[in-house]
Amino acid sequence: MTAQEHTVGAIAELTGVSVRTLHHYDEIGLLEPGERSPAGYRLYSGDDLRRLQRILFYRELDFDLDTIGAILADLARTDADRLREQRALLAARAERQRAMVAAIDKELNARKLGLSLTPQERLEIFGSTRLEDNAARAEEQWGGSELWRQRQRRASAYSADDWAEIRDEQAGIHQRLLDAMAPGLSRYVHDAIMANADRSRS
Amino acid sequence: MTAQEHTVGAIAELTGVSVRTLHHYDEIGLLEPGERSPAGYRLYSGDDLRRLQRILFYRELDFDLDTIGAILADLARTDADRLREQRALLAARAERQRAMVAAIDKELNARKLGLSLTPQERLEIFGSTRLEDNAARAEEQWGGSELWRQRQRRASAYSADDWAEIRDEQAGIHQRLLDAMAPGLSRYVHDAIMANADRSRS
DNA sequence: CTTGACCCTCACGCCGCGTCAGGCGACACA
DNA sequence: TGTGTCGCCTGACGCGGCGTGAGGGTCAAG
Repeated sequence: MTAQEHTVGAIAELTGVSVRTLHHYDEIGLLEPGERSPAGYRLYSGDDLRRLQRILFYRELDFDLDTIGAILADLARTDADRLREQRALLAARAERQRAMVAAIDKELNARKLGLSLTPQERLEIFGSTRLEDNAARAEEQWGGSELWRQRQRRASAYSADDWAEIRDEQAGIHQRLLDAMAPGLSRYVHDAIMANADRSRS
Repeated sequence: MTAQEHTVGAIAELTGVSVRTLHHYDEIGLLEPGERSPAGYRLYSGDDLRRLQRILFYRELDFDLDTIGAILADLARTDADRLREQRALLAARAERQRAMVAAIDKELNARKLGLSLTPQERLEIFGSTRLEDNAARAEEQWGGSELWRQRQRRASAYSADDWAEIRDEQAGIHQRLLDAMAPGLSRYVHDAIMANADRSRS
């Protein structure tokens, strides 16, 4: 007996994706059904289904479909390799979400104390990375500039002190941000930021 | 003295969003600058900036822009309500992912008992939790950044070919992954990993 | 032989911007 | 006073990952 074949609808129901999505994956060659019925119906094999599940896994991790295709096409990579990589990715995502939950908790807690977090603090919790990322963004835009080369020289010799310096620099950015929003406001926010920097440093 | 006004570029630099994004938010009425200069320049006030930060806060939590607009306009529902909702959502996701991690660990363990793993792989498994913890921490710092999302979600910046390149070099997969996510940071991550390894060894 | 559920292939629409293109405004320096 | 070099403006098109019809075949049950 041959392997079981399933129609789009069946696959859709099994996996929770839409029929349109399966059509789409077929169109872009990401998941082509092993067979077609005489009438042109897509018929997915068990292997196809397994492939779909791997696709969905990576999709959940926010990879774009092209990249997913590349990942799945990599024959060199063993199953164990893939599993370990998946584990790392998952763990990282879970950790990040845990951190966001924690941040929300912190905010809720603060509100309970009547000390509702300011937007500035929210930025610190959720967005400090974004600020640091300015540097990365800057690299793309100003990759050739003097300033950047200067930074890069520092970066190539990273020591703990260098990182502290960068962090302080970042705190400076925070300060400018605060000043922009309301000159002279909320010194305690600044303190909080510095305290956080200290904690990260240790 | 009047409240300070900032041009698009200033706001962009302060918050890390692109000028185009600010234009877009203006177009759709999500964030309209309080004023325009005689020449038509957008001038953002401190209030505008604060509104933008709230927008970014919710965007970080994956609300679509329409919804964010509604949230900001909704005076009745408190922020705390929404935060609690979002908290539940995030917690659920994180839980699901922890479960997946556990499942993968289980499978890896099974394989370890089998014969398929090389000595090096076994070493990786034993030492992996620490290492991946670091990767997770790194992603916690950088994962929320614009760049990350650009790389992960919006495809063209990081193509399938790039990925092929990465995967072709089998050593240091995690580091390369991180490098891909945030160029120039790998060194820091590497240092952190090595430092951690040293500590574990002693 | 009909009915209704399912399948097919176009093909346009949507979101959240990125990315030119073409042109004006502001300011520094000659 | 001209001349750069910025940064700002307004269109307008493009893209990824599909949703959502329209218009029409297919297949099993009644």
